[in-house]
Amino acid sequence: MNLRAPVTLLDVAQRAGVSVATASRVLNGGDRVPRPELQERVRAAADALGYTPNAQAQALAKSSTNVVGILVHDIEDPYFAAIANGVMRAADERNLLVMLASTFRDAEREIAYLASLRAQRARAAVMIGSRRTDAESLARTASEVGSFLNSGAGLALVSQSGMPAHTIEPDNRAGAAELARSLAGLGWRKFGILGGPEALATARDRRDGFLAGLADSGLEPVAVEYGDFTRDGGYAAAEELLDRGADVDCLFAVNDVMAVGAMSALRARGIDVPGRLGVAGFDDIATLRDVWPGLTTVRLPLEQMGRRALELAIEGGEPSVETFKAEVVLRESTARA
Amino acid sequence: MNLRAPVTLLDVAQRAGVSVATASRVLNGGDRVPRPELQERVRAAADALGYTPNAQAQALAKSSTNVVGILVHDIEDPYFAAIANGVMRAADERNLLVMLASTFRDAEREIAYLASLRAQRARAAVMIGSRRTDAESLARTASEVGSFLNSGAGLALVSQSGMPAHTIEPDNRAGAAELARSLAGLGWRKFGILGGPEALATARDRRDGFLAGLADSGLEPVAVEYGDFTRDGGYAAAEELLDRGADVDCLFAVNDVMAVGAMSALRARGIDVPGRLGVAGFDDIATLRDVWPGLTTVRLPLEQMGRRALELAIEGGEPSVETFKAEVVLRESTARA
DNA sequence: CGCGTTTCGGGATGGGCTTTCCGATAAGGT
DNA sequence: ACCTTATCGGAAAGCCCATCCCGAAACGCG
Repeated sequence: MNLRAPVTLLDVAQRAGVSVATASRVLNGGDRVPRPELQERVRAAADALGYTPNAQAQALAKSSTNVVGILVHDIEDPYFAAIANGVMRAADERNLLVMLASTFRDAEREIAYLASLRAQRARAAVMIGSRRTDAESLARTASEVGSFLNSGAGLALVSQSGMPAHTIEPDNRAGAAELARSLAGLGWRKFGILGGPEALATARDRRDGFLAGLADSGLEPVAVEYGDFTRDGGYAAAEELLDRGADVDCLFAVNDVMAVGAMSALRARGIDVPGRLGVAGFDDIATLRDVWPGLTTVRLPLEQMGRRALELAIEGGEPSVETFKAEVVLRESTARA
Repeated sequence: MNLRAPVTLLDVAQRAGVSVATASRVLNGGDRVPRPELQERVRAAADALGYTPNAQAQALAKSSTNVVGILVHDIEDPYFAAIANGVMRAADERNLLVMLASTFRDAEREIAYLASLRAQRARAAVMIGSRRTDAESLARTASEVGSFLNSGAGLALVSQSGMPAHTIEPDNRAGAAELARSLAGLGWRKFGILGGPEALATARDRRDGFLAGLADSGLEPVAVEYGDFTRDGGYAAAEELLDRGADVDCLFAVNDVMAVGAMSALRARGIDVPGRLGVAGFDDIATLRDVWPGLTTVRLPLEQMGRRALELAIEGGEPSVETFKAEVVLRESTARA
């Protein structure tokens, strides 16, 4: 109502005829609660004046905030969006404010952002996304992670290990292995694998798990092709593999978006799925539930993982590792005639 | 390195043998720059100690922050993710930190969150998503918006009007009208419309635009069915419409996710698209690029819109309205045999 | 060589709030 | 009725930093 008048606690206190101490006690409901009558007066004054506490000042005074950070590679990627959503829901329940940043897969940005969070005295942070195994940036990240934890803030990582912080790990190997066995059980035999960047642990684990699952069934892949961890990466890898004339009957892409890209590549060439080629992915992204044929995949409880990550990050304590089970979901894209 | 030692600017100053004033001047590069030698010393001291400025204190001291807020209905919805992404990129370029919240379509949450941003003394905020026309919550939101602006922060709205703030408005009516004419041009005649909640301006505008476009072609819709603005809403509305036995040959859903839901409903009933029924959506969500048949839709420059929203929000100034043109994209889902 | 002027470092203040510590008052005990 | 305890409000000391302002030193010029 009043133009640009920063109402302070002092204003409220004066209007209510009490000291700032009392006003503060009333409004933040802290340790000691003043007499009801005073509470009344203070509260009345507060909203008569339209008082809004200055969160910065509060944070400074009690040297702690209610801000938590989330780092994702790319918020447009539904995989990250799903996990971030879980984190945000959990944060909302705890009345925490969320700072979110897309690192655009840039390690420098990631580090810089973590530093910003430290500067903000964030209470905790959740880092989502597969760690690249580039030794140098790994070391620098580890260092910043160290500083972050040292500052007293909590930290949890999703899908990345090797850092001295809480870790949420989807069971990529087991899930992929299970998928391989399921597909073999359906009768598929000649597998092509569309792998992600070798530097991404997640991509590697899923590939390795799949290989292990195939081995369990006495099989080995006909071809392996690598591409970006994205839709376009999947598209390109599938084309590449086809161009090489690989004799495959089923494709496994290490994540859903790649799988969907691959399906588009196949469609562009008039290759029927699953008639001539089966396709499977990993993650069970909700947004892709409606692609046709329905994508066989491995379901991860993404939102759950996000929730849990926040919990762990806030709790603090000794670094722990929690593994989330993955579950094979068979759909039309690998149905046998 | 040192455990839990909050190193302050004073520490740095002392170690460097200068005053805090000097240290501050060196480290934030402000107006006056101290002599090179001192700069050297200060900087050395700073990173020897692993100094991180306390953003809260800085904010308090200069009473301004580098935090901006984003409010979306649901970050998992790729529509919001795309716009938010644009905002975040623009923020990143300006070295601004982003606080993001999903309101889960709850007006109360939205208001509360806006208040939090105010408490944080956020420099600006971007609200994304269609305003509901419920008079009461509208009024309360307007009030909070007023307070927010009054606090000196900038604000921009995407896809919502009626607030005294900068507004980014996709040209829903024109786009939908154009789509209707295009579809009519292709030979479709008996249209069914899958509308969103009547309270959502965006949904209404698109429906009305489509109606207008049809009228231009001397047509009117055979049936109109309403559902949630979500995938499931589209699915349900399509089923409903079909159950009513409406004699349609083409479905227009007021957004892509609804359209995709509708396509799934059709598929479940063995209705061929576009053989027996054409389907069109709105937004041109990137993640849905790979659904098959490719979805005819109206493209919105979502990332652009997000970017621009942030710019406007930061610039401040008199409320303005910017309209972004929408562009019809014809794909296989409405191809005529 | 003296004066005015500019440059530059430091002391001190303030920004808004929380919290410790004190003193005062009311309640309780004998 | 007096002393002990608990109760409760207020004054003030921070929290960490930016910045205003002052004084001193360096510089320029006549």
